[in-house]
Amino acid sequence: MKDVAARAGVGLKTVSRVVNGEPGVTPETERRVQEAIDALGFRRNDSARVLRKGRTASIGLVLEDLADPFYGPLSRAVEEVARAHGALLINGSSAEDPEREQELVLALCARRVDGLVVIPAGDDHRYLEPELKAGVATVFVDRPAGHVDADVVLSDSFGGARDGVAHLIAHGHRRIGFIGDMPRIHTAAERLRGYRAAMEDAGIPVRESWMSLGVTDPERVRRAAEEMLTGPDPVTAIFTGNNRVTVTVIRVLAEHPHGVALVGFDDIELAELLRPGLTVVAQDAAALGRTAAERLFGQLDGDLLVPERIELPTRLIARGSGELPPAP
Amino acid sequence: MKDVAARAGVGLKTVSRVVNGEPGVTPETERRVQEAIDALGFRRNDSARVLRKGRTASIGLVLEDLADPFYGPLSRAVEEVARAHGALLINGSSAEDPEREQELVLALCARRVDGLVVIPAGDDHRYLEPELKAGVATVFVDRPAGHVDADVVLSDSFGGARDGVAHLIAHGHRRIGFIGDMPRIHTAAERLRGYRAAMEDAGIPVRESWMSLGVTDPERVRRAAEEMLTGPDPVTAIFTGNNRVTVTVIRVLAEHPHGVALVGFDDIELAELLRPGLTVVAQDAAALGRTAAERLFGQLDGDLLVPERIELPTRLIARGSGELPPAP
DNA sequence: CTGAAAGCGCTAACAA
DNA sequence: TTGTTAGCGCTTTCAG
Repeated sequence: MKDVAARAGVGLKTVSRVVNGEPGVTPETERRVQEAIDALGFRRNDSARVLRKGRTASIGLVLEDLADPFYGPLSRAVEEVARAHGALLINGSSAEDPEREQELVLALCARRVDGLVVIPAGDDHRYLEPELKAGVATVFVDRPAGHVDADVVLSDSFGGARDGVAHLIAHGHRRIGFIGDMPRIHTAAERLRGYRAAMEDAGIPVRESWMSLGVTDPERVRRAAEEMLTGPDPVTAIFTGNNRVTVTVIRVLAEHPHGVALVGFDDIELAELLRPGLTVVAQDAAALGRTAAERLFGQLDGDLLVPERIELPTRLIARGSGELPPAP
Repeated sequence: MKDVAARAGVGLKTVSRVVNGEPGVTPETERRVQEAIDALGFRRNDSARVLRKGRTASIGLVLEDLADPFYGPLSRAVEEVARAHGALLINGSSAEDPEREQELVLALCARRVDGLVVIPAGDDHRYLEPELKAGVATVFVDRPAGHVDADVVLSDSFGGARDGVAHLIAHGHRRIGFIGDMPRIHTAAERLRGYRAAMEDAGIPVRESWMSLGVTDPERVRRAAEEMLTGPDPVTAIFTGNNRVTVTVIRVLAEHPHGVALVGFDDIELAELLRPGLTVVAQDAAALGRTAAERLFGQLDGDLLVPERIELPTRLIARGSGELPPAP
């Protein structure tokens, strides 16, 4: 910038004015400055600008895994809102590791992002307190924060799971299995609670062997499904707790001789073309991201100062697999 | 930091040393400084650090759409490599709009990212020349850059498409349709070229009505597929140019009475459970991202100074839809 | 309308 | 081992 000023034969501030489109510069002067800018290939250094102005016009998004088809659309939705507010998006995957989550969040804070959208991996976010006090806008999505008072945007995991399981019960099932993610994950616990509630509402006692929570890698899920299908009191239907689990269970059921009913949490592309079509409890990942990001910028604009908990509804989509009658 | 120094009763530089884990500080002093840091909830301002050091330890990734299942894994792979090098990832979606791509890239440069991974939307990247000269490491992925000399990492679109179409020909098809993305997109053009090459190798003259290039929104693709299937000289097989097109064509074929063969570029989750299973030419999105990111950090480390063009192989996976015989 | 000077928070270079 | 000084590139303030 100094070089530009020298070359154009003007003061530093004048260049700054031109670069930022501020008023108060003669067209003639502006032309000279612009010429120097082009000649020198100058581009403003935003780091310096940030240092001076305080705001970085960037927000951070910490999620579990960018490669998961659930988070892609969520991330894109956050990005679109950020873009509308002139901000860039920095994102990182926690890989469901609380330490890595904290590391990422703090790295983002060190860069002075204006705000943070976090899908928590851990369940204690007191490490964020200094940042919150320092004014970093923060919204938690998909799962609530632990031990801090902040905005949260969730899907109705409990209600969704309850409806899904009730749907299976309505189609005659009584021996229904539940396979979900690790119990420390809020959504997994809530969905299990929904399962229990639906069973209880129908007066069906639940067997321990019908429930399986744990990591969602294919081997574990496959084993869990097979045990439910072949053990004593074999299930005639399965409710799966998220898209990763659902995909694996679909594969297991494809190899299984009897028509086992299935309802999955989260929608899956091409679900309608499977045989049978996959019945799901769908949540709107994009809406989750959009809502969270809008709250975030609300905070930044000075409105929305009281932390709120927003719960988005889920939608049951019947496509066949959830309407299969119990096998004899 | 000044405050911390004051509170700990030490000089500024000593605090800097503690914060950065530099040697040359008495344990006792370090303890006092650490105490002050905790008490004040201090955290280093990386913007200032960047301003001083020149490097931001962040890289930018510009892609088409983070919500596309092809780009999620690619993005995650770039992130992992960045993480291994202690860098954060800023990413943005160009929505296949060259202007938006440029806008994003320049915004990233203004923030002085150390490097850039770009999946080009436009075909002229001369706007990047000043940045390249200024030392911003850059790697293009999935499509080559226009009019600038830089690293490129690609899949073998031409060879993959040629193999896929040859596969259909080997199964007896002669009237084969091609539906792809806009012709200005390099991968789309290359895949069309592969299609033509396979047809020519087999001595099959190609009809104009068998080829359709354009936006990949479902309506356009659906119309294109239906025209090929019902027009004069109806096709008995279709080759689709990317995952978005494939998904729509699968839906169209599901409604179609005759068994039309299909081979798609890009793999799709659960493709093996469709009826028939989907035959694809798979490319490895994660490998694409990983390779690109590794080249990027190679540039930053001072090796790998000569721009190179790396082409990754594709793999044909036969699952049924591509082995269907021509309908009578 | 324009410019000089101060300073954002940090680190490099040097001095004590 | 520790502290002082200068300055990264920009914006703010205030004077011309």
